[in-house]
Amino acid sequence: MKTETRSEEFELSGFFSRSPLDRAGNGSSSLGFMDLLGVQDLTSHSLFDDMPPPPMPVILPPESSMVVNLPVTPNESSVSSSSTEAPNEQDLANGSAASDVDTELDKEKKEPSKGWEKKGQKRKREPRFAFLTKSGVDHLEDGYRWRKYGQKAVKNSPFPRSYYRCTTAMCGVKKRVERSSKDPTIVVTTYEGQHTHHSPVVPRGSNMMHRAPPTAVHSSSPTCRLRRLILVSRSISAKCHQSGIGTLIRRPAVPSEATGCFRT
DNA sequence: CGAATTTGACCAGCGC
DNA sequence: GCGCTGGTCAAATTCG
Repeated sequence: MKTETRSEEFELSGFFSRSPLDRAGNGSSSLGFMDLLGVQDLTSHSLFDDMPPPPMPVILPPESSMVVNLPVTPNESSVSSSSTEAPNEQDLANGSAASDVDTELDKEKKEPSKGWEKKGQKRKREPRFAFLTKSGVDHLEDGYRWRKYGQKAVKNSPFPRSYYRCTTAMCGVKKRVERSSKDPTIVVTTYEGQHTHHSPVVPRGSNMMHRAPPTAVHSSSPTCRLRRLILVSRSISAKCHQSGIGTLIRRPAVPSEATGCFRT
């Protein structure tokens, strides 16, 4: 039930913007994930300005991608400490949500966890963000180095889910990678946590040295960026939820396809 | 040879 | 209490 609820969220949010490159019908160039998410050319864009750690795959010819925040469902909150539960709209309005996030992040800094509290205590879960990418490869190169620590079969899906951890010391960021059972071309990458290092490392054997580091990464502290993104994305999600529609985010590159929502 | 991946076992939470 | 599931661990294996 937990899984079904979550995957349903993905389906509701499942819209894919078309990258300029894709619109041009060229899939051979190494257009990065950041390009797809609009981070590089959207440094002045309010929504993507504060994107969490920069996913920027360069391997594939990704056709499209989008980011959604994972709403904290009742199931989610049941396994999270109360301080990590999603704030309501009222909280967002009076700013208490920000302090909650701040508190949680500060706590994480003081006691970097393995994601689980000691025996007998509830597990602690950090805010998560899911990136939907239409891609031919499962593990999208995002500039960070990841170590795979597990793989599980996914219920109701022929595709396994892979678990990765950032290999940088003291950085407890994790991500899950799985394919949509309904559309195998869609890769769902869920990031959990916040990188404690600013500069993405260069993957071995890659030619990413020529890539300029994402502006957003260096523009403010990770904590600040995460908090702002949470507020923005949650607000959008909540508003769309209120009206019974899924979240839709499109790049503003094409004026006629500006940000909006779609009915599910 | 060190690092990364694979994979089965294990644990905790949840529903019944 | 039991079974199911998600998530993690760690030994074995593979890779560069």
